[in-house]
Amino acid sequence: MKTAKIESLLQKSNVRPTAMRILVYNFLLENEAAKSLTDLENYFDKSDRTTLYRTIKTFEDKGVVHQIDDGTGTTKYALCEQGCNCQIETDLHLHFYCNICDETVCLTDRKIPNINLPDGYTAEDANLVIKGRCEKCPE
Amino acid sequence: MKTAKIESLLQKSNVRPTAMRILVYNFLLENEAAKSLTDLENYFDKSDRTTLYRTIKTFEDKGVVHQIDDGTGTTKYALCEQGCNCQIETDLHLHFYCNICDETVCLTDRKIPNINLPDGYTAEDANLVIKGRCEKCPE
DNA sequence: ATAAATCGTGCAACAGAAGTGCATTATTCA
DNA sequence: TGAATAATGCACTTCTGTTGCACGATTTAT
Repeated sequence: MKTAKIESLLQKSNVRPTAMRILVYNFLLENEAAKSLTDLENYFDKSDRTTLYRTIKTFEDKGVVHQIDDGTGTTKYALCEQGCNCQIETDLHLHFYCNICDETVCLTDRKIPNINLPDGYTAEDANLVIKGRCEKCPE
Repeated sequence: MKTAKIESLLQKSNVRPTAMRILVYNFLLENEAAKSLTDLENYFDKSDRTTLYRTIKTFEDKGVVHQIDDGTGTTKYALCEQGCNCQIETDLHLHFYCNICDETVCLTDRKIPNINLPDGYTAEDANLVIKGRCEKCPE
């Protein structure tokens, strides 16, 4: 994607498009799998950890990326779909973690099914992670 | 529950019932909510962190407790039901995290629904956490 | 019953991820 | 241009999880 395009996308989300932010956005865009802060740190080894940390925090606050807790212990991030509203419960898609290649992907078209909770319980949010073998890791 | 009863339960799981282990088991038994290592550490402030860590690891290896990743970033543990086999996919129940009281409970009778994955994906494990308001935290 | 082997416990130290404070640099706006 | 605001980089801290090693307790074999 062209830099100018990313710039305007960031601006639309009220994120000032600095050089670093455009690079990070592009990195997330080019990778199907969700990336952790450490992944970013390793890739952008010239940049500071804190900058990357705050970049991703800003993205998250402004709805550019969403957090993924895939059970590995390290939080990962993936770009939100255009028009996605990750806060809305009905938009909650599930995530798939591959035990073989250690990558996590969004299955944006698979929503978390409705769960019938016991009396007195109210659902506000949900997180579903399926672990197994992904399409890229044949047996 | 009587100490003798806990002793025999531990022995049945091939865990030698030391004083510490019986205390930890009892603590988990008396608390409906799942507990973290830090919770144990705070409660048993005379005991060492490592001992508690290894106690819970032993329990986990022997199928006495199961791990819960509730998305808070800290792993919690809860006693397995009698006869529960947490490894078996069909036995996977869901967990509920209360945003108000910050406690996590097993909803053992609610199983994770079957998910239809895209072609090429194989499920081996799953984790579903619902977040919201629990029965003890009325509005 | 005693010695050898094994297991449990406690201390110290480490690793990785996440987060904060502060100074410096860059950018925007009046 | 200059003041205000935002972004970046460095150092440091905290929290959770984990390992190595030594000592003490318990079990097992003789």
